[in-house]
Amino acid sequence: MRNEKAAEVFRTFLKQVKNRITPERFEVLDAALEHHGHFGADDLYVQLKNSKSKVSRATVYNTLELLAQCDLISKRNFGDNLNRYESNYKRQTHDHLICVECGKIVEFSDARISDIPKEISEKLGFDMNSYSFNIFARCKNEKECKKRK
Amino acid sequence: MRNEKAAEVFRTFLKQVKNRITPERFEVLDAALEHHGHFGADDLYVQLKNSKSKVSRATVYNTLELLAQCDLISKRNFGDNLNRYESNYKRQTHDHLICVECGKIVEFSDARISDIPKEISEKLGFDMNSYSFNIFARCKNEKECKKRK
DNA sequence: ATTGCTGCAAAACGTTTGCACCTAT
DNA sequence: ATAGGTGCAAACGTTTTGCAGCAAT
Repeated sequence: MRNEKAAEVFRTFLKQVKNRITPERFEVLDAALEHHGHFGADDLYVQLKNSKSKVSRATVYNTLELLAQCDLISKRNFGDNLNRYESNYKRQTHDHLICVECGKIVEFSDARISDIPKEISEKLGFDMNSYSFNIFARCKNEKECKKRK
Repeated sequence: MRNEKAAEVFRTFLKQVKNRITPERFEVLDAALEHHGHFGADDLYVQLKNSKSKVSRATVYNTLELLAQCDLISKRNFGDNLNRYESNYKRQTHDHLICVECGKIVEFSDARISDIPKEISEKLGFDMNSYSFNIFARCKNEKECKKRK
C-alpha cells in the first residue's frame, strides 16, 4: 500500500541530502504512514518483522530519523523516555495533552501557540526548528480514566 | 548546606502522602537544590558518591520523583531520552529553548503561554497538572554553536 | 513489631554501534 | 568500482527491579 506522493517527497529529499534510495527505506515509509496515531520505533520494527519484512532494527531507526527530517513524520516525546512518531501526512499541526494517570493522549490545536516559538527564537538569536507543547493532566471522569493502567 | 525551608516543605509532603522521613532523602534534596541548572538523576548519584555519600542509585531516583511530586524540583525532558531535573526553589516558571546542534539550553518566559494549558485542560475535561513547552532551534552565531558537540 | 526504605547488583528498556556483506550509484 | 546502506548481534546508558537487611514509625 504505497503512497506515491509521500514516496516522491522522500525520494526528492534523499537525493537532496545525497542519501541512497533503497527499497528498505520505502518499506519503513509505508509502514509509518499506515499508522494512525503515535508509534514507537521499536513497535514499527516488530510490526515489520511480523509481516515478514527483512528490514533491520538499525534501518528502521535510521529511516524514521530521515522521515522526520523531511517532515513526513514528526518525532514526539511525552516525557517517558520513549520516542514516538506520527505521520504528518494530510494532518494539521497540533499539540498533545497526556493524562498522567492512564496515559491517554488527546490532540488539540490552539491558534495562539503557533506564532510564539518562531518569535521567541528570533528574539534569542536562534533559527526555529520545531517546538513541542505538551500538557500533562488528569481525566476528570475517573471511570473513564485508569482503564489502561 | 541544608535549606531548612525546603526541607520543611518536603517533610510535610512526606507525612501527607505517608512516606517515611529518612536522612537519605534529605541528602538528595540538599544535593538537588545545590545544583544551578539542569541535572540528570545519574549525575546526582555520581556526585553524591564522589562526596562519599552512601545513598544508592535506587534512592536517588525514588527521591527525585518525590521531590518533583511536591514541586520542589521540576522534571524536564528535552527529547533526548534523559530525564533532567531543576530546582524550583525561588525560581520563576520558565520554558526552554534547546539548540539542536550544540545542545545549549536557554530559558525564557512568555506571559502568553501561562494561561493556555489550564484553559485547554478544562475545555477537554481534564485537570491540569503541568505542561512543557520546548523550542528546538539552531544558534545563529555558528562560532558560538558547535562548541559542545 | 511492622512495614517501608535502603543498598547493592543485576535486569530491563529503548536506542546505538561495529562489523562484514551487499547494493545503489 | 566504491561509497554508503544493510542485517545482525552485541553494547550502550539510563532507569527499574529483586532481594535481604535495616530503620522510621
